[in-house]
Amino acid sequence: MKYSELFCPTLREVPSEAETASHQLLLRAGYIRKATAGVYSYLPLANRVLKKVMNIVREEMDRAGGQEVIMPIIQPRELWEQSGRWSVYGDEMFRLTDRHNRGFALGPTHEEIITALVDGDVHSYRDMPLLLYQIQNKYRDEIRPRFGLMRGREFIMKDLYSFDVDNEALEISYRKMYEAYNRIFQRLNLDYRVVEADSGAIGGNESHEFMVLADTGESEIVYCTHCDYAANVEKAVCMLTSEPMTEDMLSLEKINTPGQRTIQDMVEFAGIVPSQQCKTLMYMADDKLIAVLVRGDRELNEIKLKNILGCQNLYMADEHTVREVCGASFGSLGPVGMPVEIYADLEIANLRNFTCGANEDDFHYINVNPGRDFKPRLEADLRNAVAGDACPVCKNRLEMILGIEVGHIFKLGTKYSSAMGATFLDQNGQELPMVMGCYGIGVSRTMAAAVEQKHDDNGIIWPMPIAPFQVIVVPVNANKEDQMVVAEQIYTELQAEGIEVLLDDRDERAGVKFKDADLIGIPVRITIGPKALQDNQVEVKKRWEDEVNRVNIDQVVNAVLTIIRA
RNA sequence: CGGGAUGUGGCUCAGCUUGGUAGAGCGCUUGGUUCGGGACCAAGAGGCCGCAGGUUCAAAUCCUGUCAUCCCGACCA
Repeated sequence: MKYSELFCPTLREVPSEAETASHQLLLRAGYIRKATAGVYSYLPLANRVLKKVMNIVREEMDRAGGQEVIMPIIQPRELWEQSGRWSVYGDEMFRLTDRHNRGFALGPTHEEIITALVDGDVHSYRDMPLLLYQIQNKYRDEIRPRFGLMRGREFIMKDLYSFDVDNEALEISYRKMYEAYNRIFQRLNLDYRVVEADSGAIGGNESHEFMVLADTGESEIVYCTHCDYAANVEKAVCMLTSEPMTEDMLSLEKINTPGQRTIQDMVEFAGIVPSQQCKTLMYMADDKLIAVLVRGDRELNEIKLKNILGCQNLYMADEHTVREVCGASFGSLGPVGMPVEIYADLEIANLRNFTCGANEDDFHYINVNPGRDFKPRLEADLRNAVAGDACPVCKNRLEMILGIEVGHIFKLGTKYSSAMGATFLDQNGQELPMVMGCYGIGVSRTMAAAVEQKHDDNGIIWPMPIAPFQVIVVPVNANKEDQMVVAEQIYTELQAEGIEVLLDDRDERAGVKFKDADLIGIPVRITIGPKALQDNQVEVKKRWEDEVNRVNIDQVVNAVLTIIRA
C-alpha cells in the first residue's frame, strides 16, 4: 500500500476529549473517529488491526472445535422475558420499539438468542458437545462511556457458547477454551494474566478473566509472588493471618467526639490508627437492613457480601432509614447495641479494645471487644484483598497490579437452558437441560489494550502479529529518483515475500514521515537516504529500539524476515 | 442520576468580565524556495460563534431554556 493512497488522517495535536494513551493515540494516529459518545468508526488502519485480532481469535476458536455463526443484533423482547433478564438487565440495555409497538433489544450479549437457536434444533446427546461462536457488534448503554474504545457503547466482541450433556463434559469444553484463550493472548504478543474471577450477574460458578497488564487498567488484580495464584480483587480470598490480639480487655467507654465522622477524623482527633477502628456499613439485603463490619483500614467487598447473603438485591441503606433504626447518622454507627443483624469480617474477631461509633451522633465507644460487647450473626471473609496479604494457596506475599479485562470465560451451567427450556434426551431417554458455558473476548477493547500496553511518547508500538503493516519504507526525499527507485524495489520484493508493506511515497519532509511512522506504530522502518545509499545500503530500524542498522540493499528482505519471525 | 466544566473554521484555542456583527497557530489550496525528526515566504479558501427563545437600536459576549461533549461521583461513612 502506498501511503499517499491511504486514508489515515493523523493529528498533530491531542484532541481535547481524550485522556488515556490508547484513546489519544488511536485518534491522533488516524485509527478511529467518534460518531457519538462511546461509538466509533474504525478507519483503514484500525480495520487491519481488528481483522488480525479476529483472525487469530477465529483460528484458535476453530482449532478448539468452535463453529462460526452470525446471530442477530436486534433481539426480540420475548426471549429476554423468558430468561428473566428483560427486567433484570436494566438501563444498560438499548431497547427499541418497532412500528407495531413490539419491544426489542440491541444485543448486549447473546445467551438468549443462542439458547433459543439451539433449543430449536438440538434434541439429542448425540449432537453435543456443540461450540458456536460469532464475532460481532455488541451494545451496552454504559452509564459513562470512557477512554475511547476501552468502554464503548458499541463494541466488537467474540462470544462462544458451549452446550454439553453434563458438568463433566462442560469441564472439557471449559478447559479447551481456557487453553485456546491462552494461545490467543500469547499469539497477540501481549503481557497478560489469567485470574480467578467472580461470575457476576451472568450467573454460573467457575470463571476466569484474561487481563492485559497496563497501568491504566480498570481492574485490580492480586497475584502471588511465588505460585500461580492470581485473582481479581473482587474474588481474591483473604486469608486471616493476623493472630488474635491478646491484650487485656479494657472496660467499654463512651467518649464525646463532636463532628468526628470518618475513620480519618478519628485518626486525627483521637490518634487511633485505622486498623484499631471498626467501620460499620449499613446495607439493604432484599429489603432487610443489616450492619456489616470491616476493620477501619479495609474495604468491604460487596460481591463477597452478596454471595454470602445469597440475596438478589444488595445496596447501601439510605441515611434516613439508618437514622430511624439506629438513632444515629452514618459515621457514628457501631456494633454495640446495634438493633439489626451484624455481619463481620474475619479480622474483626481478632481485634481487642477497638474504637467504633456509638450509634449516637458525636459519640464513639473505645475499648470495644467482640464477643463481650456485641455478637455478629456471621463472621466471614468480606473485605477486599490488598498487596501484602497472604496467598490463599501458598501463604506467600500477594502483590497487586492493574489490568484491562479483555477476555472472560464462564461456566453457566443450566441457568439459561432451564429458564428457556433448552433440553435434550440422554442415552436413557431422559430429558435434561443442556449444560452451558460462555466465553467472550473484547476484540475492539483488545486493540485499545494493546496500545495502552505498548506505546511511547512518539506513538503506538504494535506487536508484530497485529500491526496494520509490518514494514514501512521511507524514502527520505520522494523527489530524488535514486531513492524512489530503491524504495519501490524493496517495497516490491517485500510484498513478494508476503510481507505487508507501507511505502511512504508522499512528498513530505523526512521529519513528517518519521513522525507519522512512529505515531501509527509500524514495527519495522526502512529508511532510504542519501548517505547510506552511497554505500548501497539502507537503514533498518525497529520501532521499539533506538538503534538504527545499516543493511546492504540486497540483504534487506532477509533482515526484515528475521525481525518479523523473531 | 448528582456535581463540575466546556461548546467559536478540520484540530488546538483566544475573544465573553466592560454588547458594536470574529481572531491566532496548526491543517487545507495555489505559486516559489527548501528537503534526514512535524520547514520558510507569498497569496487564498473555509465559521450565520451548539440550538431555540428573550433583553437591546445592536448579542459570540447579557438572561432563560434546551441539546451535546468531557471530567468527578453514584452510595466504603
